[in-house]
Amino acid sequence: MAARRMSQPSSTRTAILDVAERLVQSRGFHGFSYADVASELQITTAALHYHFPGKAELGHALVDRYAQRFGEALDSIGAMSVSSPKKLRAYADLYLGVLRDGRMCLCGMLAAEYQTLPEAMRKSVVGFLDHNCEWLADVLETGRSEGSLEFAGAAEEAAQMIVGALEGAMLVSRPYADTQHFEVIADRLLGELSPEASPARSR
Amino acid sequence: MAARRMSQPSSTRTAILDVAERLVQSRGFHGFSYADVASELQITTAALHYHFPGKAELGHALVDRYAQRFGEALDSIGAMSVSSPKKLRAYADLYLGVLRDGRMCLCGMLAAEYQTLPEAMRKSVVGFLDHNCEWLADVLETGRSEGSLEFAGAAEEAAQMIVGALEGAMLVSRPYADTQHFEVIADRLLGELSPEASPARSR
DNA sequence: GTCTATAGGCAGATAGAC
DNA sequence: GTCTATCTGCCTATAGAC
Repeated sequence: MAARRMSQPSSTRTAILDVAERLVQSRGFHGFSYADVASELQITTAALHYHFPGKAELGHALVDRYAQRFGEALDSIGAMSVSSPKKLRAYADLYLGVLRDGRMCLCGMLAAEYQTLPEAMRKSVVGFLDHNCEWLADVLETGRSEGSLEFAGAAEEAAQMIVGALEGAMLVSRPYADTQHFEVIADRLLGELSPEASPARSR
Repeated sequence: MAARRMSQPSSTRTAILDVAERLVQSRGFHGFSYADVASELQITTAALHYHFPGKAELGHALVDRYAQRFGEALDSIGAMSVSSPKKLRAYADLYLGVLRDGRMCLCGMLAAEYQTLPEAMRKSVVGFLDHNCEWLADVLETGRSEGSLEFAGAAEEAAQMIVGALEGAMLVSRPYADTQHFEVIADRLLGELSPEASPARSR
């Protein structure tokens, strides 16, 4: 938190990112406008253009900040001295927290809109997915070698499945406005990886 | 096919639906315009409005046709005299076919845009998901009672996971423009349900 | 940094001729 | 059924004052 003095990210800039982030996560990148953000912050769209020259730049800043935050959360979970299954659970809970806010994962949403995204944003979305898979593969591999996790084949492939399944679980849960839908899927998914716990709902 | 004489769906109407469907599946409901469809068919947007009063009506017709087609495909798979695991594989191959076309599942795409969708479309999207889950739950339950499938808990929950995981697999695969990504996930997912086949890639 | 004012474009939609 | 012409509104973006 001491790193806050240099390159002060002006509170307006941060406020813009916060509002825009929520709007993208709930309505999509093409589902919100500068006017939406501006009116919510009670400023004009011209002020927005001062902070972000165009929507593409705003979008890029959005993904990068999100990916960085998510990365920090992963580091934090990785540093915890708990079992690998518990780390997976903490990972799924990151998604759950987003969903409870009525949001989709930012990068999951952008993955849906991928074909219409500015090039810079595309790269960052892929980077986010890759990073998640790498982190998961590492946890999975460690868990397997310790005997706390059980799965067949390459850890990278299992990691891909988890990312896909959790993103998909969020996707199909939102129409039901009901986190239970997501929780059921996450529990099943994680339960299948843990040899000990058959009563998956043990948390 | 004999039912084609009554309520003739004019070839233009069908052509509009075909183009619009592809555009929604690749760009999203808010990622295409009447002008896009019109120019591709070399007609004017006014002609489109003759067939579909507004974008909401076009969208609704789109989902309903898609859901009906998908439903027919499910009926067709259900009527096949093959094992339950093979039916699941055929189900996953429906998704794969869509993905090979560079598309997202129409209703998966619309699930992402759910919050900005006209009410009528929302209902149909949920109906699509529900129908898929019911069909899958039936196949799963049958397979389990026959001993060809193995899974814990309620079939309805396992079905939810499969739908979510497959939709999510499509979602995260598209940025990689690579169906392998999807296939790996689908193979793992289905492999875990089949007690006999550990070499999941056996098709 | 934020404003007013405005440009320029594209969106969905309608009227009325053919 | 399809067209031309047109409307209104919203969108991203810019110029220039404060």
